[in-house]
Amino acid sequence: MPKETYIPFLLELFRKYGYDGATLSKISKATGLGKASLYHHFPGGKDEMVDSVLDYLQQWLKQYILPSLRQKGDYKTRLKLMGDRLLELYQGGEQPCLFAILLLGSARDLFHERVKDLFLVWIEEMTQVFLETGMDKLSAQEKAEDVAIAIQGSLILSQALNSVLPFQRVIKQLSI
Amino acid sequence: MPKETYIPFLLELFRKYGYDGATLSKISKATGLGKASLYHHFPGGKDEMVDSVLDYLQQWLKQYILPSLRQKGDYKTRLKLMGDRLLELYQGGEQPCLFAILLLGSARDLFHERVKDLFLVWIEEMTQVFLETGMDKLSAQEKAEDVAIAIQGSLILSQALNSVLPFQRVIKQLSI
DNA sequence: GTCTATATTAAGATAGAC
DNA sequence: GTCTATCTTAATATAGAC
Repeated sequence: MPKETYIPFLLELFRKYGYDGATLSKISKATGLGKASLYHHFPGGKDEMVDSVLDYLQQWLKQYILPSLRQKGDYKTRLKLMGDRLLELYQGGEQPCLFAILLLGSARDLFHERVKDLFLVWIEEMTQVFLETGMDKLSAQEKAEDVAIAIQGSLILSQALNSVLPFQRVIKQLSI
Repeated sequence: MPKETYIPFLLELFRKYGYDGATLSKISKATGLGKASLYHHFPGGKDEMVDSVLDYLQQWLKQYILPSLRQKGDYKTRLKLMGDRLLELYQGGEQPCLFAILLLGSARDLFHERVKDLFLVWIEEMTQVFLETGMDKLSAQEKAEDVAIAIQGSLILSQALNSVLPFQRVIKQLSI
């Protein structure tokens, strides 16, 4: 099977166990591939697996998240569309954010630059949305950061409380 | 030396590397203790080390964070006092939150219950503050959760962007 | 309370057949 | 593209002397 087949499994495992916790044994069991086969698809080992998952998420961002912010309509409508996409991505708040996992884990240094860039692209796009409402540049950027903060924070709180309510409330309030 | 001596080192290491990444070798080097000595102080190994750090943070919460919310003054004054404490705890936004690290790492199941309780106590205390402004119960609780969300989210964003500005801005806005 | 030395296990990774 | 078998390293953990 082509290696793209295994990306969703890898995403699930890294989300569930983190970089260190997602061992090759777990990955082998989850994908049904032996360790040697995993190295055939990902010669760079786990690092390359994470990189491939980040490729996938980057693609997701460009294909689903950013376009939702470029739709016709006022800014609340567009944020609502983005919220719908984020509800999918995080399965309603059940799943944590892989970016946060990588930022807070032992492999931080390996992936920090990529994660930072993904945040910057996302925030820049939201900044444009707020700029079009007539805000000045700084306010628009802070507003965009506030959205990112609320989403990341609510995902953490949803994990902490074992409840999707914090995340879902934040998503709802995007369009209020 | 009594084992309390080593708690700050452990906190620093778990924050920096996460549960898996903070290996006994690193802990040994950072504390200056041999591995066997670490097991003398913490017979339960790393799990007990984390538990001891959580004891320390729970103590910190009860001794510094919660009392700041019970001071005289309006709610903004009290939130500002809490913000000052959080600036210390997270070193102005340089340091990530150990609770988030544990929630997103491989040892999630081991420590989830304790972390959840700490969040609940903190949020409950903030809810009381907002209740005293005349809010209804639900609004006060959501306001309290929003503060927790903003703090957690801004710590993530500060890590992502390698800038303390998101965290510091959130702390400032507590009293606005 | 700290050490040296060691046991045990599991991790990441590779060789080479099919 | 997948496998079995194996290598190497590093992790957690313990025994027993000082």
